Order: sequence, then structure tokens, then C-alpha cells
Amino acid sequence: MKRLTIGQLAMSAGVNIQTVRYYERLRLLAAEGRLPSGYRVYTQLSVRRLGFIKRAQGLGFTLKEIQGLLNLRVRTTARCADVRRSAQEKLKEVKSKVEDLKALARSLGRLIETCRSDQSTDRCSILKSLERDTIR
Amino acid sequence: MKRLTIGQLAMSAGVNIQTVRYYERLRLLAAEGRLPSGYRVYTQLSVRRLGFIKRAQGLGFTLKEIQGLLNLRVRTTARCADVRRSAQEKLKEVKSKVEDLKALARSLGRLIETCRSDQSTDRCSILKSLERDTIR
DNA sequence: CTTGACTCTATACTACGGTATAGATGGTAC
DNA sequence: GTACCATCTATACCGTAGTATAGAGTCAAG
Repeated sequence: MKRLTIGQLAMSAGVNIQTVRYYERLRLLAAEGRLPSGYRVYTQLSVRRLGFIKRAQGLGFTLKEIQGLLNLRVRTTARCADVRRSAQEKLKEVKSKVEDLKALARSLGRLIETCRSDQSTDRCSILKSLERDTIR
Repeated sequence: MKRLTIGQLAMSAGVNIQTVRYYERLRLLAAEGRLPSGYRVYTQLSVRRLGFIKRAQGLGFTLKEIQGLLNLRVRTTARCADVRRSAQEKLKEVKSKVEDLKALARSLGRLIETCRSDQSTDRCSILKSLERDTIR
């Protein structure tokens, strides 16, 4: 199996070398081994694991949560149901955030529509609306 | 208008007193004035402003971004058109954030659907999906 | 064999969004 | 008038997720 240095691994995932070492400190990503010089050695497994971490992070999981996911994978006794529950919780959060943002977008959209741009600030409907509790 | 102490204001929004002073340092929330003793004095306006900050924060805005939203209201020299433009920019941001989150929700939903909860972890599709590049 | 890029450890620093503490003073109820 | 709680300033600390730097050692090309 092809062996990689820390620099090559970092490159493969587009992260900083320090980030890889940081993940190692957090016990998220161990090197496969060390050269006599002390250089860390990685393999394709490391590339996949790092990829897993970055993708999960992109899905809104914190590093701590990712640790949990990775541990589930290691403990063969763990149930898929646990992982599923974790993802479902995340999904609920994300959906509610979407609704909140859509409400804000509607508010902003409404304000922009009613704003006549040729007026001075003291008659701007956006500002007037922001002064009241119209936003939510 | 009813006057509040910092403790009452903090209580009204369910935040820490230190948080209120922190927002003051960040120029997000100034006290209406001070008593001879130096105690900060707030009004219902402060309550609404703090409420606005917490709501916007709940919608995923950083404190810096919230500053921008609040400045729309504060800069009296600005022309209404400027305000409108700012609001439009913000709307664009919000909409794109919504799209990102919706994509994230779809990914999570797909993963949850294909995960059969009666399987052990080594066959869990959520983990498999994260391991390969199936997501996105 | 030297040069330059890479890696090592250790430590410090960053940004963000707070929270806690110390020591002093203020406000109020009894 | 004395408890006792609230508030004041200033400074330090927390967790999250990194990024930067110093000083030493390593590797590979010419």
C-alpha cells in the first residue's frame, strides 16, 4: 500500500499540516506508523479517514460528534440505530434552521419590496420596520 | 419609559450580564445612559435591540453580521437606496445559506433513509456514505 | 557535501462567543 | 446602620477549530 508523508496527506484533503497533527492530538486520526526519523507515515486508509472527517464536518457535525461517529464504527457492537439517531437529530436542527432563515428571507424580501429608494432615510420603510418588531 | 438595570435586561433576553457588557464592548448594544453611580440604564428599546441580536444569532448570523444589520438602522446619513442595497445583499446571503442547509438536509435525509436500523455498524450506510465520496 | 524543502516537537497565538473572578462601590430592606 | 445583593471595572479563563512560529533534525537533488 502506498505510503504518504503528512504533507501529502494534508494536500490530499486540502487541509493544513498543522490541522492533521491537531486531529491526531484529538485522537481523530492516528498515523499508521513512524519512520526511524520520527516522520509520520500514512496510507490510503488515512486519506479516507481524513476525508470522512472533512465530509462529516461539512455536514455540520462538530469534531466531537465526528469522534462519536468514528467510535461507533470501531466498536463492532454498536448499532446502526445509534448512527441513524445521531443523523436524525442533526437533520432536525438543520431543518429548523432552514425554516428560520426562510422566515428572515421573507421579512427582508417584504421590506425591500416596500422600500421606495428615492426617499431619505427617515422615511425608509426598511428602517421603520426594523425599528418595530416586524422581524422574526 | 420604564428603566431597567443590566440585570433586568439580561434576564429579559435570558442572557448573562457579562454577555450584555460584552455586546457593549463590541458596539452592538449601548446603554441608554448611566446613573450617577455609574450603573448602566436601559429601556424597552434596549430589550428589543437585544432581542433582535439574539434572534438574528439564532438564524446563524455572526455578531459582526448582526452589527451590519443594525447599522442599516443607525446610519442616518445613509440614503434609503443604500439601505435597500444592504438589505438585498443580506437577502442574497440568507438565500444562499438556505440553499446550503437544504442540500445538507437532503444528504442527511438520504443517509437516514437508506440506513436500515437493524444492521450492525459495519454495514451501516451512513458510515459507508461518509467513507466514500457518495455525499454531495 | 551542500542546499533547500520537508518534518519534528513545543509553544504561542488567532478568531469567535462568551463566562468567571477579584476587589470596590451602590442600593435597599429591615 | 448594617446585612446583602447588584453593579462597577479589569482581567483572566473557557471551548471550538484551527494557524503560526521557533529551533532542531531529515531527506533528496545536484
